[in-house]
Amino acid sequence: MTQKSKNFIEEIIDDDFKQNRVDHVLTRFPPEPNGYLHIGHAKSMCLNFGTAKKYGGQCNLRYDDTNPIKEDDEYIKSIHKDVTWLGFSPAKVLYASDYFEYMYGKAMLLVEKGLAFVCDLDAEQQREYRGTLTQPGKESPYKKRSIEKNKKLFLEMKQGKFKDGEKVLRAKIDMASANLNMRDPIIYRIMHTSHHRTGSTWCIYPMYDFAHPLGDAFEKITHSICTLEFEDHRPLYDWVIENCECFPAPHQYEFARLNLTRTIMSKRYLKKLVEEGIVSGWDDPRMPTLCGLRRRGYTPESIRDFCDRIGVAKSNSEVDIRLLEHCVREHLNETAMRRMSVLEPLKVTISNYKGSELMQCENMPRNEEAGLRDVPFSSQIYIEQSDFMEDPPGKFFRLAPGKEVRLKNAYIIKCEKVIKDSKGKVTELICSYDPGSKSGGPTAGRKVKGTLHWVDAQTAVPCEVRKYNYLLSEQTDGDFIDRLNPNSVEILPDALIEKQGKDSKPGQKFQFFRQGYFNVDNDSGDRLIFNMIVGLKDSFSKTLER
RNA sequence: UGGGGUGUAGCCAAGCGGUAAGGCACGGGACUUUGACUCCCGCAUGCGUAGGUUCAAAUCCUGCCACCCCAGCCA
Repeated sequence: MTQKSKNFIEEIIDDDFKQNRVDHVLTRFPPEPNGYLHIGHAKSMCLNFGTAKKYGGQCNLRYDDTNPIKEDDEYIKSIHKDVTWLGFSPAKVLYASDYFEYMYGKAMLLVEKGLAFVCDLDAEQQREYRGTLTQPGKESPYKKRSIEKNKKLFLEMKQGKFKDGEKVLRAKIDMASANLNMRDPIIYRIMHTSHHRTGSTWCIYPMYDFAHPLGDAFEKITHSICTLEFEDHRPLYDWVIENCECFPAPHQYEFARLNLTRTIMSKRYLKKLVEEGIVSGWDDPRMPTLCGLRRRGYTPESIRDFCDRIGVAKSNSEVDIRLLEHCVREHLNETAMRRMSVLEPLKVTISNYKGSELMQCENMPRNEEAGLRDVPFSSQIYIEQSDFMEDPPGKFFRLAPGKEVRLKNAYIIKCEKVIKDSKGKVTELICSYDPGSKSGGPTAGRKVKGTLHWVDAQTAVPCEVRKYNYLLSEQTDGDFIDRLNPNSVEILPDALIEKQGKDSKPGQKFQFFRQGYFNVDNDSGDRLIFNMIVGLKDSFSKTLER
């Protein structure tokens, strides 16, 4: 079989080994703890953890907590849980805030080398002095301050002698650079804000562009992989590494972030959905967050497989969400136990059947080791309302007056009579069965056009099914709240599952015939709650449309 | 009209001078105690575009076009 081709990051690493630039691989996954991880982060994790593992190296989990006003412990807990759930083990769990002292020292080194200065310009002035995309910026009048003066002022910044915004520390690079990031970027700002880990120890905090390369250097990261929008920052990354005298130098590589069709991926919007109560929380099953997908029934394996299949490149792209859905279906099809359930019950009485018996059903087709289970059967059963039509179109393979159909793992039945209520709604079917048509029986070989799933009325267990057709959708250009698909949640409180389902444990996966794959969410007494993952393709409805 | 990136099928994506991998989606067929699953078959004379170099170009060169990112004391 042809081996999966290498992505461009792997080719870079191969080359690094070949040229003796590295003798091992150490990467890092650096989320800012200001929100929950989503499927886009999964791609980053698969890349960072996955690449390191391929080369026998390791990957650190580093919380990029350099801006205390946006960050919170709640997020750190959730991130740790999600990373673990996805199946990754960080070599170390670290915090950018652990390096504040180190970073301060490096900043002071820049000051002493005459490569950084304290600037008194306020935010608005900074913007004016920065210039525009087409025009160079102007030098700050404070750029000429002496090294001694800068050392004193930077120390005083640290000591809390100034108010927020009063002063910043800037790198001396080039105000005329075509790359705006190089126009004497701010590397430290004053924030009299309590940090979730360092408390009030610091009132100055490093900017991302300064903190990130130093964090990488401190951890001796070999390959620092980030998303495309940081390409313009790479020259600054390298400038910091060189001028702060960090060896060996880490290097930054960029890849395209994940976009999914019909899916909101912006952390800002996801946060708004949660805060405004439009969804029940970060783990609402409609959310593209990892905890949302988890609740929805996705398996870690399927998400990792998805990330593997979409590849890693530098072109902006939008992956069809159906590929993600394909990945869960494929994994669940291999691992899920088979059960029968009826979402919208229609009672069927088999008039000539007496007593009851146990039907032998496979737990997992194509997996002999999974064995068999016994399913109760009697004269009273339920089938799906949609599996009966009084006046069916030509290609309807299911039950209709006078027609025969096979009950999965049981007998062939024939619809003899239809009972309706006063409004004309079908409430019950009276059927007859063929006693020899059970598996092994004399007429078992008879071919009938349809096979239906069913549950025994006496023993069936009620369950609640939550059906999620779509993630938060992004198909209109109106206000983002309108992008919620109104049909995305369906509660079906009448649903019934065959008795054996009662032994289900949270996290256990099932495939229910024709209805889709389910994951047991929690088990509250007799009432089981399932999350439906992805509906099976129902070509029946397509047939009717033609 | 500055700089940095990217253009291969409906959607991803390999390809690195020798004649367009693979997956998803889609279409057709076989099988089936579900129409699912599984299994077959089909799906770019074409690689943003126009030229050039070459026996040979998606791959090299030149021009043009389109889209994305950058003017936070966010990351």
